[in-house]
Amino acid sequence: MKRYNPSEIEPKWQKIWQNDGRYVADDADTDKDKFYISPMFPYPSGAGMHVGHAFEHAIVDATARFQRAHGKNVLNPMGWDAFGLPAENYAIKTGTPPQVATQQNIANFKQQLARMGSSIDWSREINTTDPEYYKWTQWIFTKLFERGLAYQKESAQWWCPVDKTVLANEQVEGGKCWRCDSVVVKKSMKQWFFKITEYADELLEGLDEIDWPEHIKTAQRNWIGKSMGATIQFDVNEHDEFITVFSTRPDTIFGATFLVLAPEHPLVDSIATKDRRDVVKDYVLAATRKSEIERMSEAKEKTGVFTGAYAHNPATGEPMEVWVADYVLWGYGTGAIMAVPAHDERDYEFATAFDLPIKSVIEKPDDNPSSNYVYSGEGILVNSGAFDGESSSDARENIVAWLEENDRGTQTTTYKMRDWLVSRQRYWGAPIPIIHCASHGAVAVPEADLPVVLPQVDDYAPKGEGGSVLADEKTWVSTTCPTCGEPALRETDTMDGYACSSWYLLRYTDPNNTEQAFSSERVNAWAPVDMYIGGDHAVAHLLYVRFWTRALNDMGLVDFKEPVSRLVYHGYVNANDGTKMSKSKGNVVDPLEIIDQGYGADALKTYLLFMGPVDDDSAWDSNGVAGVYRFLNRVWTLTQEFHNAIKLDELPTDSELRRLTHKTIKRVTLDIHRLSFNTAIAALMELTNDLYKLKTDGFSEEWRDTLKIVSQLLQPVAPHISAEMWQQLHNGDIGETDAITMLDFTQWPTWEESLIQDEEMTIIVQVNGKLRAKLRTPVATPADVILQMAREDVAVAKHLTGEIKKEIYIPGKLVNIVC
RNA sequence: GCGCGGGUGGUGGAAUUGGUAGACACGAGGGACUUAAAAUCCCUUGCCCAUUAAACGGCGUGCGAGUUCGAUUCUCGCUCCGCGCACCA
Repeated sequence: MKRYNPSEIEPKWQKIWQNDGRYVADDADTDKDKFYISPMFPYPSGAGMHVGHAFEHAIVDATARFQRAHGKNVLNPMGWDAFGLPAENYAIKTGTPPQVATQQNIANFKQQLARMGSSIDWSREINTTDPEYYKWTQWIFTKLFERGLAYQKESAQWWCPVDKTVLANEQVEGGKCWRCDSVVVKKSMKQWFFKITEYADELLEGLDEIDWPEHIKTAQRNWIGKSMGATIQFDVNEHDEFITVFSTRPDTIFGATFLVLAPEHPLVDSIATKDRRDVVKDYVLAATRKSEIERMSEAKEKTGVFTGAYAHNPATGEPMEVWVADYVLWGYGTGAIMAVPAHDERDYEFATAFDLPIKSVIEKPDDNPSSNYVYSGEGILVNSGAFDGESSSDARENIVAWLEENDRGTQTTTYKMRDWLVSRQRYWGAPIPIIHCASHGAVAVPEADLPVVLPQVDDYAPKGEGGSVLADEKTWVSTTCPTCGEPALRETDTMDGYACSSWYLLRYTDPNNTEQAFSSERVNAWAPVDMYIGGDHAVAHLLYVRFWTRALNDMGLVDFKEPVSRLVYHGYVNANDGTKMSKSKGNVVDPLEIIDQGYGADALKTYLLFMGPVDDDSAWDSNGVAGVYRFLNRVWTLTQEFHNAIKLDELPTDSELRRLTHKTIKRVTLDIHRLSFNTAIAALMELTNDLYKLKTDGFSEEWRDTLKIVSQLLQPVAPHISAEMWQQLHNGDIGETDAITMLDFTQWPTWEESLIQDEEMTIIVQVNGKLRAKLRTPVATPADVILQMAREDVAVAKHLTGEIKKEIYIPGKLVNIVC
């Protein structure tokens, strides 16, 4: 009897999969429905794949194989998000050019993936650092530039002093750099931006149309942060100036008792009275010198100073002190607020700290249990002149209308989202395709001159003063203006790596096109992605890719607005103790190690999918791999026993065998369909356990069908053992290639509902909702007979203490007797 | 603080629209096979009570209430954990 030996069979099938191009997606095949699936392409780090990658690929591969077996034309591509800091920092340390290290890392990843037995279409491999790829990233940049969606602006931005580059808001996590965890600072520089804010509303509305996890949608909604409200003008007394504030609660304007400006607000300087000028200056200086992180951590302590200036409330006509305080942020709204201490927690805190007037204008509803002094909810207006008695929502409209009539304000919408800062002062990225000309300003590099190839340099270390090392490449930098031909200089900043990953899903559909980024025909045929799988980037990448797609749609290059129809967001694979795997703790599990221990790729993938639901975090348990290996071994042994046994024509247990088989087809099919791999695998384990009981009666020919179906059902998660079994079950009459072609593309087994039905049913009998007995009766037993049986059952009768008040019968399932 | 998830045995986790709680697996215990071990196969395994033998016993899905014949599932309140955002006006 042949033993189950993954280290023997797995390389054999992997070789065939790799060599015969069977997983190359057919662009011309329009008979089949397409199914486009992709993982979030990885950064090819020097550390190689870890089990988290393996988990992701197990999900992708199982789904791809499942869909392929359902007759879909499957596109399952792979690529490398290869620009980025680790390779560059490695270059600074060792002198190895990032180009070289990246190639090595990719080769390593590919080797690892091959050993996982993935059904990837390698003919579409993408590498963002390949000039043939970033040529088109640059081309899209120039298109965005033409439309005003890429622009340059001098402004204060997040700067990482360690990585010596600016960062996008999305790359600052809790005031720290997402890459190196150092505290970031604000620095004023001229930078390139993508105008994502122009798409704020569209990006918000588009969320309603896509099948993405709710928490991701919520994260994006919060990030975009749309608020409806009003901008209101307050005249400053004795000045020809007014202060514009933004408020979501114009209904509380009668309760606005003072104004607060952000320290960066330009009016602070001009309106401060002589006697207050020094105090104000000191405060502003101190506030702006404080890092954002300090301002955040000191959040609870309100500080501020009076400017000496007064404004007045347009609604009440009453005077209002104008203060400066750092709890008002310059970056949001207008950088100034009307303070309504009675109905806003922060304003209340500030008012009590500095003894400013508090005036209640919204009546707290009687049923509101909050005992706070501040009531920030909605209610009925009081102390609000003509608006008394109106509800907050009515008053909001009416007060804004009144402000508009009197030129004192307008309805306004604001967003928290800022434009996407894309320039980076680092080497290892796609050069921004812009030429700066003395007479024409920033000019896009014409398509014919693309790509702007990243030059080889000697020293990769960033200089730190606002430019990348490319600035030192004098011959590269000096060029001529595409418009006038005069000497001009190249832009030396590179693009954020997120730019490169914002359109790769589109490039996969036409990856070798040298004339275009992609042909419309191809991209519209394959995209949008039917299933996109990842476990990272809730906002950044997943927002950017939506933004670019919408911009490309507006350019007429793609005819869809959302790039990803369905997003599957998987959990993390944690270490045994539930904590994150990390190099420093030495608890990182290497997938190859598991394979090499003899468990094989099939057991590894099956285990990863068996651990729990795909969207849950899970804890790695090496005993679990052993358990799944044991299961595969049992399936294997069963096949061998069948193969060697003398088959009987027929067995009395055949109908039971058929019933179990069809029941399992149904369960596995529906489970994989809803990505519930863990229960699908459990169903196959149950069937296997049942088969071990049935086999004591011997094997009939009927078993061949069952075992073939088992290998088909197992194929998505454990493709190697399935292929081997499949071939064997054809008595070796077919070759390897035919065997897997059959397995890959043969129609997925279907179940017959009639075969699943048992002749008997189990009726649960409850008394007062408590289980007291189970009845086995023929399926057709009428209700009154069942009720009779239920009442007469010994275990039930014992609990029927009083008069029967009610009897509930759910046909075929349950009886509940109430007494 | 706000938003989003979640709390089920020793562990990971099952449980279509409310209808047998704990599938499947790990771990643990016992047995078979073996000179022995590994591997394999079989049995037991939520807790408590009872036990010479015997379940037709009680409790049980974070806590407390509610709706219902019936709640892990629905409603309300509380609590704890995880994640995201965070002085966003």
